[in-house]
Amino acid sequence: MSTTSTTARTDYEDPRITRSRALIMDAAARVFLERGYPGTSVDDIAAEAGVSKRTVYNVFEDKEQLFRAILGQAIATAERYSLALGETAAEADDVEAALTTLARELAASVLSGRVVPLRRLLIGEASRFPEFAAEYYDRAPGRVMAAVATALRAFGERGLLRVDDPELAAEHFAFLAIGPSLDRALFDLASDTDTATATRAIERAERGAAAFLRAYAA
Amino acid sequence: MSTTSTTARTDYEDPRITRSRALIMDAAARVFLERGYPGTSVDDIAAEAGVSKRTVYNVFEDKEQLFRAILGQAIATAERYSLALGETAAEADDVEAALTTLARELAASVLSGRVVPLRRLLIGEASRFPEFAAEYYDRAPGRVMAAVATALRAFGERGLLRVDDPELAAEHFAFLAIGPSLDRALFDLASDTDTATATRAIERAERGAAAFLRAYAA
DNA sequence: ACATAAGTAAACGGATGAGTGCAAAAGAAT
DNA sequence: ATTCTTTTGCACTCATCCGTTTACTTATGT
Repeated sequence: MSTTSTTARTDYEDPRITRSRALIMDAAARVFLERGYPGTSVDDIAAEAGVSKRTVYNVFEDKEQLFRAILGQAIATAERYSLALGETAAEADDVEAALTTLARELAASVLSGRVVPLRRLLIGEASRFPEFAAEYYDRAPGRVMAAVATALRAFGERGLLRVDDPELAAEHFAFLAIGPSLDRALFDLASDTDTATATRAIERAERGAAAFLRAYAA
Repeated sequence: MSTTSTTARTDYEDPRITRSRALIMDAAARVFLERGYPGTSVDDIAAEAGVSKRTVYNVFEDKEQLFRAILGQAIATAERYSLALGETAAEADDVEAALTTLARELAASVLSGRVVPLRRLLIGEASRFPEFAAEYYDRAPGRVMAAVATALRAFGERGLLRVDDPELAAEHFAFLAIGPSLDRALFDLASDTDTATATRAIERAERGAAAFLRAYAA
């Protein structure tokens, strides 16, 4: 399994393998996210990566392991983005400004990038790979929700909002801000690259934040 | 294309074909909704329907036409359910009771039945059949949203709520009521048959309606 | 009862896809 | 320069799947 050499250098890898893996994962992410697991052939991936099919099987066990690697990577990336969100919000004094900004950031980060295609893929493949769907939900939206709940609890304790149940309040905030935009985006492929959709989403996020502030005003 | 007989009876169909079509569509709906379009073989459908594969091709042009028929039927059903929702709400005098009931009904109808599996299928196959995803969105959630908006506008005009933008308010209401539950359900197959999930969803719907009432109180 | 239409089972053709084997070419490390 | 590893291209096996054909049986309507 590990590299066999004259001296045991466990952390070494031939740069060609490293390069191949990067090319393949990049291509596989694109193709899988667009066409799903059964809709994508290994030949497709190899062609997209500009690599021979044999090389794909040289780097990855089989198609399923490659798919799992892609999902794991995508989920890890989504988790990193999620953890960065909402960490700084809690210390502000101006609740309205803080939550409006947070709502805008939420909308921008969720409605751009690969979040929506990833959600489409996980949802569509949920029956084949239920573990990944569950893991994603815990580690990406779950983390966002937890961070928002923490911020809202802090505002509540400082008397700036009336928050009985921070977890529920966080859900209300998040879905007021991006629920409609996200739901529509899941069904509308064209929106992925449409910038007008993104600006409309940000506007809706602001108005959602305003509604939240009315509902949770101290 | 039409039935050729001694006399031109255009509306006649052999009862065996009617029966076969019903069996096949029933089976195809089950299998497609669970395994998706490329994940389902015509042999699977024939076996599930208890019918020979040849009969499938006797009733339907090919796999894609069968799939389109299933989606069309499912969307039409969803549309009927959607139209029935929120029609009676607007005339009530007790806004709080009316909206709480509406939220409960929304949660119950969306989180039970085949709505969630249908959404999963349409989202997962959106790249292959974008027209159906768009059509569904207009004709099912879109109709619900329009009905809710109408009801909210009526409440607003009677001074029972403060509603500037009925469409936006309807989105806020709907996503406060069922956004979190629906989003989670898309990723969690087990929830489809879990009754505890449904009761929790109804509770969340009630609390979402309460938040909406705070945000939109007159 | 009899002709017509539909259903069944099984096999088939053609295509595609997953995964392997192999010989030759190209790159990396010493 | 040489040795080891990876990549490549291609052919190949095996399975699956779509859609059709064939030969036969069963149901329907008059």
